[in-house]
Amino acid sequence: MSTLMLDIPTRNSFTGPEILQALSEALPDATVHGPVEIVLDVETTGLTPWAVKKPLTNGKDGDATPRCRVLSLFLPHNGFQTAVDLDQFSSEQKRTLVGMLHGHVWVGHNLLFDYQWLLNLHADIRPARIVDTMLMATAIRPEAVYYMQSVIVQAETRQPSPRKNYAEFARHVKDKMAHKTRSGDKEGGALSLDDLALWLFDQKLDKTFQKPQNWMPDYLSPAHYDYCMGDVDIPPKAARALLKIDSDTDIHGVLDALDNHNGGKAYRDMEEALHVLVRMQRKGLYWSHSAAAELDAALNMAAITAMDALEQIVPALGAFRERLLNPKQGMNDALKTSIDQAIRAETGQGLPTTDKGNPSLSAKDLEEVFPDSQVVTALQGVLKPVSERGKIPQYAALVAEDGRIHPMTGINTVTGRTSSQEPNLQNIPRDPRFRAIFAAPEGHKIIATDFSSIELRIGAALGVRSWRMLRFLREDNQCQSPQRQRIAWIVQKVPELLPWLSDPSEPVPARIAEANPFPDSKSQPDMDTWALAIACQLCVIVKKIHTATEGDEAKLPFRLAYIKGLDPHMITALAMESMSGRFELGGLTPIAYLESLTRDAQDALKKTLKGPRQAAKAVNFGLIYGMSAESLWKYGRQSYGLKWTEAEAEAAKNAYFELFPEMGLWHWLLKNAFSQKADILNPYKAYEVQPATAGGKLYLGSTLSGRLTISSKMTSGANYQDQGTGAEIAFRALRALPEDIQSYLINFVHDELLLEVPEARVAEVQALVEKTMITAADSLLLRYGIPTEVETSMGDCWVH
DNA sequence: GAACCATGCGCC
DNA sequence: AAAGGGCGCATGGTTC
Repeated sequence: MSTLMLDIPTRNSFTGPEILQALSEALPDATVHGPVEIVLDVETTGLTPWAVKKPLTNGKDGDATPRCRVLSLFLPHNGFQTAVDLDQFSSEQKRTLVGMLHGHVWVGHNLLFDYQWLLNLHADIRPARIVDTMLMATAIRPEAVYYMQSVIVQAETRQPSPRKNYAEFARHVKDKMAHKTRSGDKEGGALSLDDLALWLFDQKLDKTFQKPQNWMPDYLSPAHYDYCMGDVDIPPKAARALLKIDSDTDIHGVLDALDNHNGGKAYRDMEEALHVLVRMQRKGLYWSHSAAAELDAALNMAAITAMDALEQIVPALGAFRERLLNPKQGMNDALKTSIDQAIRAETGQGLPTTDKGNPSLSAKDLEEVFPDSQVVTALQGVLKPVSERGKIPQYAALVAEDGRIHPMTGINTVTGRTSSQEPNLQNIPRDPRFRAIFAAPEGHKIIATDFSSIELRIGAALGVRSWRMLRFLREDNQCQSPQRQRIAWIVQKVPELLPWLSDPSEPVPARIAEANPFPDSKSQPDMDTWALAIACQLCVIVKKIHTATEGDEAKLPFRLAYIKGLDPHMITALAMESMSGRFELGGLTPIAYLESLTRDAQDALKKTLKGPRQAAKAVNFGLIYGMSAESLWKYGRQSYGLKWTEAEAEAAKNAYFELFPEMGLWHWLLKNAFSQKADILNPYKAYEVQPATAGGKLYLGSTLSGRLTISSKMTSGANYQDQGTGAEIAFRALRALPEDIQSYLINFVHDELLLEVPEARVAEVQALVEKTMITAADSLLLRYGIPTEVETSMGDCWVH
């Protein structure tokens, strides 16, 4: 950059308050003339307006005060565009500027980010609609990342890609699939604008001034300006491309296409939820310094006591006393070596290893391998309180001047769920002393209402839906549905399958019944054997369902359990216990048995079968997404403290699918009817291509609102449908709350709403929140006969 | 010093 | 060969 450019005014420069007049002419008042399309983007000095992160001392000068430095605007309807340096504006001028955006249609990528900053300059604005290309990619084009993978496979196995930016493109996609995280921005999750530009337009975005420090200096150069204006046309172009509509479609056409898309309902829920989430962030969550200090002292005391005990057992670790007690310090190699030696001396056995072959010191691994080790127990006694204690200052550092914490909660995951940043308030330890730090100010209470085991209920609904889908496949006489075409080869090789499916009360045809449902793939079975095996799996499942329901959908067991208001964990526990011969059901099914008991007797049984019920929880939560028996065994040990054998875990898995055969049907359909061959990256080795010819496969599905889901792993494929539906239900609840109740929201944890409510309104608000949440869930689950329950806890602090 | 990787752990 | 999912964020260690 030459100094000449500094002296000569150019068109490539930021505008100041003088732009207000021209802008008011270019941008009609929405309330008078109706909304127009505004493409917007902000450049800021931090993640949120409440950012208190220390600026990096990299020699760059400038003011690190968290602020919105630049607002870039582009009006496609008349071509007006500019980038505004907000440092030249007074607060009042900023307010005027931002106020002009009110009531229009905002277009951009990840607009929640921009929205929070604009709201900070003018708290009363609200766009008429939000066309967010990040949400659109999630809601209507989930196949995008797999389409990108097919480009890579094509280029690496058949012919080089003609794409100019192929190398950049391939690296992006591979990193994303490897879930690599770079400090700062994440590679996983929803698609970035970079991803979209590379995919849709083979265009590499300029990242020169991406970082917050670039927006701190007094002087912003023409290069800064070019950076701002360079990509301003990408979101509007991408919005049309994602919808596969003409690039010159006007904004009304865009909204129409979006609303009529099969992911349109989910998109609307997300869009409306953004308004609520961004205002929730503004309100923030109150932080009690006294409760924090109390917990800090208690944990410190516990840590010191535990350290004394540890030193008694392993004197050598005394050398690390300071490090072990310091939350700011983790384990270094020297400490790891000493711990290894101590455990080796005690047990004669070395440490377990991590995936990469390094010695593992994770609590779970150590408890798994050395269940009786005193050294391990004493060590964890120190590590746990110290690590918990270390979290306190991390949150405290983010308390803003108003005494509250303002994390950004955005919808930016592949499943359509939210995530929370700076700080993440969705992973606060459940220790009541920790939750107590998040308190209600004088005269208020905190209401926490959550859906009871909503993922399981959605699973039950997905089971019912699968049963209906099977009927549809069976009766698709023209054989035209894509699902039917995908299993046509089975139907052709096993012609007796379809006739039997239409009357499962008959015995399964002998050839199918006698087939091996799980042939050893090492023996390289031929296609006929595979077809017979898969048909056999289906017949076994359908037979179980028919036995349980006698053709009556309302008797599908998972659904029946919820209709009767029974505890699904107890049912699974009873099934497991009875299958192992430890419990006698007197010839009844677990559901019928439990139902035959009075409520009191059910509660008593819950106490008697406390252990099995714990195990059943692991089974219920683990198996809906296709966990293997071996993993279930480990999961049960590690997460529920189960002392069971691998064989028992396998038996539990069998009992589960015996009990809820519709869940097996869901998985069968996903594997066989809703999967298709595809050129992808190996989901277990992201840097390796896996063409369709080498087993590459995609698993398709949809959430209960009709939003398409896709994954290259069957397990994720199941999860996306369930977790994605959960997110949609929660968003519906958020958007349906009356505005005054929305303004009480202080946190959102996937299936839990937290509200800070004036004491006088507590009962009224609780009833309303509960009713709204149930209505939201009913809107997606009642079609499948699944009722919903919510639970509220309330107190002077976050109680849950 | 920044970026990257590996590891570990909190929550739903 | 491996096979519940989804997140954010800390420290330690290495490399550029």
